[in-house]
Amino acid sequence: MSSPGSQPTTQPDYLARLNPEQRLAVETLDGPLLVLAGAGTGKTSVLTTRFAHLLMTGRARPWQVLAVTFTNKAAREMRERVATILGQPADGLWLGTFHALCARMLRRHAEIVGLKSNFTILDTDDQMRLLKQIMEAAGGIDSKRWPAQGLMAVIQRWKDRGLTPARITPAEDSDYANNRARSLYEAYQRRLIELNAADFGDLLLHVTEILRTRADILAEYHRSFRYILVDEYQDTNLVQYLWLRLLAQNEDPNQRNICCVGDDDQSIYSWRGAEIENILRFEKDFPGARIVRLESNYRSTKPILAAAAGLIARNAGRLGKTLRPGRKDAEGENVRVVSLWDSVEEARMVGERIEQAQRKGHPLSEFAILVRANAQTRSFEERLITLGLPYRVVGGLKFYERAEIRDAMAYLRILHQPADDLAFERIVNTPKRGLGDSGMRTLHQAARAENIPLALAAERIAETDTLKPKPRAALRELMRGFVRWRQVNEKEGHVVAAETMLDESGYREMWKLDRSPEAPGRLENLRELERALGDYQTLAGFLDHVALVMETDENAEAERVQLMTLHAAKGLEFDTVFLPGWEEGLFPSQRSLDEGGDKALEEERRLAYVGITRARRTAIISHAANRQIYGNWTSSIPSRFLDELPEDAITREGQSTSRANRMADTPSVFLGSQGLLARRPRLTEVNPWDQRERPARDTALTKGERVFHQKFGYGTITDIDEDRLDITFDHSGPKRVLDRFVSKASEV
DNA sequence: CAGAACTGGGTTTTT
DNA sequence: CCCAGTTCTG
Repeated sequence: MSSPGSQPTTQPDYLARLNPEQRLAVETLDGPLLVLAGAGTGKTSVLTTRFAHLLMTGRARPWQVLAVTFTNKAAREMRERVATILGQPADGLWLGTFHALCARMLRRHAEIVGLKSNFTILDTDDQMRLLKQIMEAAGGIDSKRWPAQGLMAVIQRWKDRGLTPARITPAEDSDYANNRARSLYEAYQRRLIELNAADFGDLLLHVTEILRTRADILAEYHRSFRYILVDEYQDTNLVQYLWLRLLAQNEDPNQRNICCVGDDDQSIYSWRGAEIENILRFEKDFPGARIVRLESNYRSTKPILAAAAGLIARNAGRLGKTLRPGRKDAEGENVRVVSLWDSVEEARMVGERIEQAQRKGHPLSEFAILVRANAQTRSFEERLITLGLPYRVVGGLKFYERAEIRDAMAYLRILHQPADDLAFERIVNTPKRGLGDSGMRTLHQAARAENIPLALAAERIAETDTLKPKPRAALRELMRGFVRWRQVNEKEGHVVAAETMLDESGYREMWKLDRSPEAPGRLENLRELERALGDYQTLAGFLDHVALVMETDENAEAERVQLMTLHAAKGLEFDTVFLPGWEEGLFPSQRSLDEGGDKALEEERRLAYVGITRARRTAIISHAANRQIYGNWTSSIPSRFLDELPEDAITREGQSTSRANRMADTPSVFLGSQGLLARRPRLTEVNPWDQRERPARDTALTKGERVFHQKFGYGTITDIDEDRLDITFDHSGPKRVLDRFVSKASEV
């Protein structure tokens, strides 16, 4: 960057780093623009450079740009990179996820929809509990036949489409519970307002409704936002689209500067309400729109790009885009397609290749195993454990989803917003205070009779003799506690208040007294929460962070094999990518096909495309002839996607060598590539190998014996059930493991 | 009010 | 087969 005061005579170097198509995407500033950015074509770079360019050229002041992403990660990256280009912190920007930006807007205008500015953002747990209450109160609904989960899905779909209860005509009612979905939705929304709460969908729904009905407020935002940037446009749902369009339809036609970046070939979230039509329709929605295609791929080798291109070409209704190899060293090995006997072999093959490559010096973090469904990760985990290769499963239970964290959060929420009934219900009897069903019923009745929050009703009841002495005393103690903790919050801040509250409420004590092996970890998590609390100026800021950001990056950069779903892999890249389980029924997923037909098949194909294009140098696709599903061995046929890969970009391999060695004189399952292509289920008859033998141990293990496990370390056997061992590990607590993964401690 | 036995359901999940 | 959520029992 040039020194202050001097005018750069040549182009700034942030532009010089771009190729011509990228520059076009950055420098086309006026009017609607769609940037079709294929995988690995420098999308993020274009987006952030464009942002910086708007500021550097004086087209917009920082607060006049609205930049929207789907993930917090993307938002953070953009913020950091903009700051780097500008050479100063990128503060005060309207840059964030749809949800975060909407939350910010809604806090400004909350009263219009009947909320207060300090409304609570509910997590999915709370939503479900609330909805169950509503359904129970409504009565006459068989919860077996009509689970709350189903209604939640209906409501979410409506919210995804920007439909408030008032906008749903009786004819549009879902057939859920005999056309009662609409009225239940209405009751649910009413209750949310009473609770001064909003669920995720509400953040967009409420704001969109405000923008639709309040021309004055919309005009304010029009004056404010001169440029709009949208990332991952192919993943927007209808309400997000409406929100964007409202904000982009400036009365001044020369101020309709919306730039959407996306890739129709990577649209994989239709089941969450994303509408690929939004991106396909862009030119119609925004007249005069220009389209720029980014087609130079700097990530992958030629064969990988060819395989991906051949596959995705089978989809109809694409905007059309061809990835060109952009790197100078784009030559590379063909994509491997490996056929294996069963899922155990498949895991072994993957493990062996990783081990070999690691010995040649490749870091483990450059290997990813991308699966269709989470359940598939297990066999790979087991294999990696036996090999002693460290791995990371992306997308497990998140920090803020753990019970103790949710409990602590509930305490904090009440501290901040006493009317939060859901939080109150969660902790009123945690730790146990002797308030069971009957006590809660009394509380609810009192609250309903006077139309006041539970916490307030509790305060009053605790001073009367309605309840039995024990629960009454406990409740009084708790309610007086909250009064006290609020004072601490005022005087000494939220960090001290939280600490005091967790101690005095007996919550921390509850886990200290808990003898289960998880308890110490939970206490540790509570301490971690307190630490995180200190990173925020206010309690409100912290609560918003948890509700909207919900992430922890524990050892993300560690030296480990990465295991995750194809969905979770979007936006990432690795040197070597394993794509196991390419079998009919699994991938493409049968369930998906049953529900969505041809459209769903195309989405599965896009998922495959996303998977392949994650690889920089090596992609290894595999399928197994036999797989354990819910405990039984089932035979599978190769995925149709395998037949769709262009032959000259792939190399097929038969069974793994390990099996061939062991079964040297048994006939091959697949008759070369011919057998593969014939796609016949030929494995239904009984076969002699089905009795899979267990590797025998020299001496049997006994109860009470000390053992060693590759991942969990040393421990003591507490119970034995066939090949299952219950072991209490010294460091990781009790676990159930397979006997073949442990050895006697004396043998190590 | 809390553990034990039972039942059913089991893709993907950026916020 | 493995879990979570529900119902049953002391």
